[in-house]
Amino acid sequence: MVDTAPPADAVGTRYGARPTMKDVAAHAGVGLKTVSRVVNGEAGVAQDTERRVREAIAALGFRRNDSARVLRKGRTSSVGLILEDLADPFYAPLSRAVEEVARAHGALLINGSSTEDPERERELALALCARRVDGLVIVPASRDHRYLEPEISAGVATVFVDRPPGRIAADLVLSENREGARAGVAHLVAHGHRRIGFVGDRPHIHTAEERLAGYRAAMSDAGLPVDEAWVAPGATDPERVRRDAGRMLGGAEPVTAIFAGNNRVTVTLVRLLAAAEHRTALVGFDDFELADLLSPPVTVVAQDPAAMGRRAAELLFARLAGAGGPPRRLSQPTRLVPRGSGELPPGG
Amino acid sequence: MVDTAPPADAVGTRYGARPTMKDVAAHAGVGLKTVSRVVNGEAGVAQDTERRVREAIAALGFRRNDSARVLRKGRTSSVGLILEDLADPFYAPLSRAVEEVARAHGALLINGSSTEDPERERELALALCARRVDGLVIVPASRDHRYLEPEISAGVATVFVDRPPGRIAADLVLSENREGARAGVAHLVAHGHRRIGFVGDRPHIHTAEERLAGYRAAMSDAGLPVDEAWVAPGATDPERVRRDAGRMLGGAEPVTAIFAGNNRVTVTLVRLLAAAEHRTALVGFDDFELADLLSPPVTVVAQDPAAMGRRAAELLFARLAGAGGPPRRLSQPTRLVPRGSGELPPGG
DNA sequence: CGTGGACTAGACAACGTTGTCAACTCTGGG
DNA sequence: CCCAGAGTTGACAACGTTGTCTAGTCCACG
Repeated sequence: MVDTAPPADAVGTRYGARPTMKDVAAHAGVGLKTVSRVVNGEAGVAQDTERRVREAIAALGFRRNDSARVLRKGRTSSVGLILEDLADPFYAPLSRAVEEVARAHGALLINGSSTEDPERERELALALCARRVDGLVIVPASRDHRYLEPEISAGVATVFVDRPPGRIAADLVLSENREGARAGVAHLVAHGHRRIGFVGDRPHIHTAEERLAGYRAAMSDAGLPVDEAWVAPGATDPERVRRDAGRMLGGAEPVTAIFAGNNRVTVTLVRLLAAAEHRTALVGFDDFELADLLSPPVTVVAQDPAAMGRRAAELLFARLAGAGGPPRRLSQPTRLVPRGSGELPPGG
Repeated sequence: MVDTAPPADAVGTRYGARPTMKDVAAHAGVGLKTVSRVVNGEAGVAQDTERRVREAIAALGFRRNDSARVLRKGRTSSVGLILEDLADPFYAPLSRAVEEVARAHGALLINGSSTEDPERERELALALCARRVDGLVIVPASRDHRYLEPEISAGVATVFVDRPPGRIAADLVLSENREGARAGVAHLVAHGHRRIGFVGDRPHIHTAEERLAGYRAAMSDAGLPVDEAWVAPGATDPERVRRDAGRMLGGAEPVTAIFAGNNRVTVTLVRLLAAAEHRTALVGFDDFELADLLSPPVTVVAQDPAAMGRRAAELLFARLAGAGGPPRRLSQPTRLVPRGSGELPPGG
């Protein structure tokens, strides 16, 4: 069979050798700049010349080397995204939204996961800057972003999402964490609960701190005391959540409802409560797939990660397009989604 | 407040101007090449000289321009990943695994979502090649990858995952789709089902085709006839799944069990069956979070997307390290996870 | 037939880095 | 006092592209 044989022409395409514009020019019998013009669709090339150049390009399998182009032009048409974990169901849509906006602006997206490690965030950010990304979208793991100062003043547009930057001023897109948590806890109060627990993320994380503040605000709004035994601002690993929640649910005056500070905590609590004797009310921060199919369906305070990613990316490209002015701070509302678990009465 | 003022030193760091090695050299009073040596940790620089260079680097906020470096060296230390949708819970861990392997090899990951559009896959792949990524990991949307021939022969290592490439030979990592589906359907047969439906993805997708073949094989193994009314190799959009499954479940001889061809179909069926009168057995291809918390908990044939990503990336870096030989084809086993829905008896 | 303008084309420098190579400064041994 | 050799250092070209500038060709018009 003839057509399964390797292509026999291979005019100058030895393995590993990439044809350059110079090669194309030689093959087509024209000057280097003419090839450049054809490749970039610039005007001023005669039809016949253009045809010859295109044939040479096809024959050699030429593809423009964007590294050289970038070096010459100064812009890479790529942006970087650094977040905690690309595989986290909360961040995946955010990443996807940034990608879509980038694509609409003709840019590629390079992303990296910081795994909540400040040093890794820094390494990634600087590596991306060395690649000369035009801009950065960052979900911070670090508490100090002064390392970005030279980059920002060199013109790298930078937008922070989900958590504020540390020790520098920059554009920012946040969820209304405090208000969301407050509404979620108020919802439990409205359904008759007076002893409400809070299980959240490590307190040095901004969102966790805000949500805890929202919890306290709602309790205070309702004139309810907070027993510190009801508050577990610990880690989110399942073991610890089980232990902390178990403590709240035992004892003489157990909580009748729990507010979960993020989706991982919520899921762990769903498992725990499903196995428990009493029906404890539950409201979780963050929506998650299938929440409506659990029994009882889980009431949540939903964020909109795709909208956050989209707005952050739009802010970024606005800056790249030359938008000036002081750092902007956008706030993305949350939405209470009652599904059942948050409407259980006390003493179920 | 003094410390909110912009940094006043700005030695040569005008906004938008990036210091180069030349600037650092001038600032430190040394030659250009000496700066290069320090930046790259090469030997042969006197301690005192090195100190002066490092001070200049810090003072100017210099960061090496990797575009220029790439142009000179030919390798970018970055790899590309193209998949259908980064936010899909099946692909997110795959992407994450590729990232981890890339990181271990000092490479950055650039990813793009093809959204199942062949033309977009092609655009993305070529854009990545123009950036001169060292290698590509691709979950194909296209059926014809001959467009990659010049790239591959120019030395871009290429590995396909989840689905085979079209019309070219290349390294490949697949799940055992056929065997997995066969085992899942056999599991239903072993629990007494004789009329089993299949709802799967569009048949031009390789995995969908294989899973359907596995379904037919299992039925044939058991000596069971397949009524074509039980087979719905349609789209995966919820409307169509509901319609097709509804048809199988109505009529004179309704199916007593359904095998779902992927996670999106499974979730739609869970919703449908939860609202139905009879309890229909269900086994789904692909695991998903919270499957164990539904009622009944969902029995699945689990793939291991992280392992697939890891193995694909390892194959890629092995090629980049010089591994020769013909294209390799790796197979990743699936695992049947009985949880309840697949063990329901017929006629529930 | 001369001239101006439109159109086409290519020579050349520059982008910021790294590899090559030559040159310089010491040191110590003969 | 000379020289070999080690230890430093920098000049220069090259990577592949694009911006600038000059020059040639052709046609219409006076």
